[in-house]
Amino acid sequence: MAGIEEVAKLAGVSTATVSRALSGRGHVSPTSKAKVEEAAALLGYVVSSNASSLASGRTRNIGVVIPFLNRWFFSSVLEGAQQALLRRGYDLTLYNLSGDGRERSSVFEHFLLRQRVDAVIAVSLELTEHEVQRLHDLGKPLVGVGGPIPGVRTLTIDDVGVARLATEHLIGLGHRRIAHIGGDLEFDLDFHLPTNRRLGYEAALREVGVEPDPTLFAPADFTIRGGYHAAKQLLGRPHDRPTAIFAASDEMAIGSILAARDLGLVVPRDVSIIGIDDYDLSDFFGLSTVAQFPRGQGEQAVEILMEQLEPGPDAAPGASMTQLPFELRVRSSTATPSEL
Amino acid sequence: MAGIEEVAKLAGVSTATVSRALSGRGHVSPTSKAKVEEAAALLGYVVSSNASSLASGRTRNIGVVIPFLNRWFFSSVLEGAQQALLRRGYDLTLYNLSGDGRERSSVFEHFLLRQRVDAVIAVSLELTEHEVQRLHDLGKPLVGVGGPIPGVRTLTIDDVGVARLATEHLIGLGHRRIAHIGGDLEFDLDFHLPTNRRLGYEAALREVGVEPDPTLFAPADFTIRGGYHAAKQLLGRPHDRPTAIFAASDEMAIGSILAARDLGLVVPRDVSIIGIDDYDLSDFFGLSTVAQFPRGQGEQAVEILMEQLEPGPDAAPGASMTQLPFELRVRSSTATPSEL
DNA sequence: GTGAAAGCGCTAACAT
DNA sequence: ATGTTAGCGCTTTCAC
Repeated sequence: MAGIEEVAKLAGVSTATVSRALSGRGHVSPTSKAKVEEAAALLGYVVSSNASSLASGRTRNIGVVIPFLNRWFFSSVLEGAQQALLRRGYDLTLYNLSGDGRERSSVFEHFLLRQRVDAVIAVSLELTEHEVQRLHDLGKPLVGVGGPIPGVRTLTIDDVGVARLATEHLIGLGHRRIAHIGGDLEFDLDFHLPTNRRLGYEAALREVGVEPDPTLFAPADFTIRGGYHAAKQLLGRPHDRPTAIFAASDEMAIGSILAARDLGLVVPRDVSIIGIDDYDLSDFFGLSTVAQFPRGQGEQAVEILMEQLEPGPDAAPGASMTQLPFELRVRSSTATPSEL
Repeated sequence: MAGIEEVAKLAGVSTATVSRALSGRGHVSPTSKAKVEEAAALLGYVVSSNASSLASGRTRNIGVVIPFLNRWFFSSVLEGAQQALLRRGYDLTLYNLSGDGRERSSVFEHFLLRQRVDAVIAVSLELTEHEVQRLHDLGKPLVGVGGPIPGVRTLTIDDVGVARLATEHLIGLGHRRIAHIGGDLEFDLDFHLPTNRRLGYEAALREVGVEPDPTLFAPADFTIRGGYHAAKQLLGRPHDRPTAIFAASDEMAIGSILAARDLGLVVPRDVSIIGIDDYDLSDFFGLSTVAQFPRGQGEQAVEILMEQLEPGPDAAPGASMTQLPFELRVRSSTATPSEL
């Protein structure tokens, strides 16, 4: 490995100039800059991130703490963040907390404190005050995606609004007996999304004078399998079968489509189904849904951090809670109820 | 942030002893060790990874280069590697190459060279000789998962054997007209798995005197959607419909199940279907499959690297190509053909 | 077993 | 715009 000194010698300048030319900080004449770049390329020189970090206090590395890797939302956020970081020359260090609680505490008590990251992105994680404090004390910016973290800038869709939109779509088609498959309590612990989506659903119903029927609510775990079982219960009842199901995620909605098929029901003739996400398979199943854009959320989280780490001239302050885009996508799983 | 000096002062020893006590390298009396640990805990001291890396040349960080994040196999490998690393106090820096080719070259020409990682795990990536050479020159150990990299220790299942086993299961049930959904050419570029699985399928057929029928092969892209379309072609033919399908992945097999249903065929009465992987939804769909264990592959990759980075007393050399476990799991998607 | 001190390879004052 | 130089916070000889 060539060092900065060799580059300096070859370029005929001092190490300071090499550092400045390569990092873009401080003024360097175009001539020396060109010479330095040529010398660096010739020698295959790459700054040692450790030496640079130690001297400058900046690591050009962002930590991402995330509870799952194998779920669409999470891997999409991660992908978006990774791509945005790579573009800016940043590394991404991953902390996946899918194991037990010990992992979580060791990450916060140990890993994040060893000065390896400049900032942290927490995905769908409700951090404790203590955890937030630790990072704050270190002066590490923190941004959340998908979960409200008190006192921290967080990116999240308007779950109430999204759910309301989905439900209103069904109502607009003429449905009134609309069931809801939401999250079970366990899921509500770490991010209140299930509760919020249920609230949006209920609000939309009340707006048209329908009192939400608690027997039309079924909890599940956000998977296809969970949605399948929940929908079987909802659709299997001999009387008063709902004419539509609003599932809080596309995976549960797809489970519902499969359950309907197994019960001999035709979607959307016998039952309309809508979800939230627009994930991989939604289009394949013709599922109507409200799309959200987790890749973009990951990218945006990076942009927010970059503004704080490397403030540009156009430093906009930014609210502490940003609303993200979502979009109704009507496909073939929703239609007017056939009784009408 | 407390520094090593403060810990030394509080413990009444020198910084050298603190370093030795905390890192476990070199001999320290139990007494001083205890004192150091107590002082460190009291001050909330955590070694600065940059200073430590710069001085020692070790980063305690592993780079993982991976082409996808949103697919079962890849996220599982990543999860396994992450967990194994966390346990050992290592960080994991992620390089996801899902974007275009520019990302790939910048990762290899830049990111991996800045001394941020001690070693690299390459998942399902066929590295060029040049890329391997770069890492080798830096003295960075490299291990592959899921793709054969010339000259590099690689973990991979015996794709030929797995495919043979799946096919033999169908043959054992009495099937002879067995179709195969494999990878298309594009997929074969980066890892020869599709070709190998096809070879295993053909070998199993020939063993019982059946010449593989090229019209019973359909290429797809390893997704549910792709498997669905491929299976429709295979099962839609009016004459000589295959009595069984062997898909090179569970996702394609599940697509086949859905296609069969849409054609009015009952699985396994009218057609048996088997896949490879045993992924998330396979059990839900009652899919017979040959399970592989990507989490374990990620963990094992870490173990191999650890042996090289921190050789223990029981340093086993290890072959340059390790065979991994796989296992037939018979569920309800395979049965004897009904003609018999 | 322990301490003193010389770096690890850069960056950022400060000086010019 | 560029050079000089003192650290960044730790690890590791080397000497005791």
